[in-house]
Amino acid sequence: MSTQALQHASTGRDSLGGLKVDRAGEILRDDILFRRLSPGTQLTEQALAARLGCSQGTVREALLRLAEEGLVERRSYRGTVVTETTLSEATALVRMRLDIEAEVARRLAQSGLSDAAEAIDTLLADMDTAHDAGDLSRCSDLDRAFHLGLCRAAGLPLLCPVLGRAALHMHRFTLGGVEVPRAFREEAGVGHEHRALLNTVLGSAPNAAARAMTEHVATVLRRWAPSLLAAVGDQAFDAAGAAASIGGTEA
Amino acid sequence: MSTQALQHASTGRDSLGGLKVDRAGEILRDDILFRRLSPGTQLTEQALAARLGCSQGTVREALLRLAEEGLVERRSYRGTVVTETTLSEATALVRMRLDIEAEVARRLAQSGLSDAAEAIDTLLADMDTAHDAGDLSRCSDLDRAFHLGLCRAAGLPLLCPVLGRAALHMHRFTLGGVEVPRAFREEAGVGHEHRALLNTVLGSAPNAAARAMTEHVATVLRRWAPSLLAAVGDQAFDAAGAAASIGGTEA
DNA sequence: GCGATCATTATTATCGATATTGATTTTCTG
DNA sequence: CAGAAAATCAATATCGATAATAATGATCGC
Repeated sequence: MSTQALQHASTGRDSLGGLKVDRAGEILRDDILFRRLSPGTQLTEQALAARLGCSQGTVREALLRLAEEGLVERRSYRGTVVTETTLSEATALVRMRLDIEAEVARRLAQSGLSDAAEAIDTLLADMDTAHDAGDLSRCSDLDRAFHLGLCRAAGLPLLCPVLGRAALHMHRFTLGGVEVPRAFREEAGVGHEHRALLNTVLGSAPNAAARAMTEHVATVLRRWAPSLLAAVGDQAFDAAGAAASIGGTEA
Repeated sequence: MSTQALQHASTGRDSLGGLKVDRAGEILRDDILFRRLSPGTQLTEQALAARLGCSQGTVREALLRLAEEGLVERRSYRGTVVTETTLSEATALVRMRLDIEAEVARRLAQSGLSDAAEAIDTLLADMDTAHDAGDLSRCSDLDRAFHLGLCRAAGLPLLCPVLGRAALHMHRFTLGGVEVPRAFREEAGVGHEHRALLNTVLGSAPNAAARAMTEHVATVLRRWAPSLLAAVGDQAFDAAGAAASIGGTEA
């Protein structure tokens, strides 16, 4: 587990807003994603508070959020445990993600980024920085933020929570897995790759954009978690690339 | 707004587990669903604490949860406001719900309720009780619990958060609306209606089951929020009833 | 010896007080 | 009088201590 303590606000690496509870949540989320805390581990609020250098209540709030994300399970008066991940759950989430991302791509192909362009650019720049610094954890954060940003820009804010959850658990599977050597993993998922994806999506017809997006997901999985890619199955990618299925037509 | 205070645990109407934070959350959720707290209302933790008879921290946790559900928006250091609802958002959520519920029905038609049958029965019985007692709020809770239970029983636990959110906001629209006189509303959504639905779903072929389910949603909307039904559009119901679109094949 | 009942323990859940923050208003200074 | 700096204010965010809870182990009557 990471052993850093929470400085008092303002100096935390990310979350420049500097709420202790956010920073605590990030550290714990990271520990779970990278399997420094493995499924089944018992967490006690007091112990975490001591480790993170904050009070029990702050830890508590962070755990509450992690529970909503599905990374831990809280049992009243009896502690918190890190949830298990199963291949079949991850598979289902990836399929859901494909459906959503395909629809996002289709919409972006038609209406463009509009006023989200600048924010997305910033994200991509940060991604380059994080990659240069070898900060895989931050790359993961930014990757999720990127895809969520696209989803919002595509006028599907209501799907963001779903997409976020899917992406989070997919990262949990890929980052925590042991299928791919660490050094190689650090080469992946960088800014320029996402920039290329974005250009393709914005410059193609809707269905071509959808295919580019699903191909992006496939590429990532092929590189980081081949077994998950196999479990998802090719036909899920094809289906998602083919026709609209989600939520109709409005913003 | 409801003015009840939190007794100390154990005596709360529902949530027999009796955590104050749960009870506080229920009261606030109810106030928002029934529009006793209208969109845009500013909430302050201290004031709510005084009203609910608990401490600021407890209110805080409850608000945190409501924020995850999308009923309020929290702004760091600057208070919490009740979110706005728009017809277009509700429309999108209903469409999403139709897709999910149709898939749930299809699966239940094939594999049955398995071991969830007993729990579902209990829910339906509670629904009758609540209806006889004229407790519309509890009927709403139980209705959501029923549909979530089916979703889980159908082997789609990962869609539960999505479905829950969709159902919640749909209830917000119907319960808070003024399209239908109160007395009439209280006649709706009762246990025997859900029992009939369940029997039809379990005793039909997959696609017929899906149509029965979407028709159920349509009926509810027709009765409680005709304008929302119109905004969703018939073709969304037909499409959801037609072919599987969600998440593939696994549990 | 044996089951029921009562302490013990580990942990969460709640509280009341204090620190921090962002916005607003006031005060100073040129 | 305008504009910056300082004081104030209304809120959240955090803390440390205490109460409530569920599980476990000890005790007692028989």
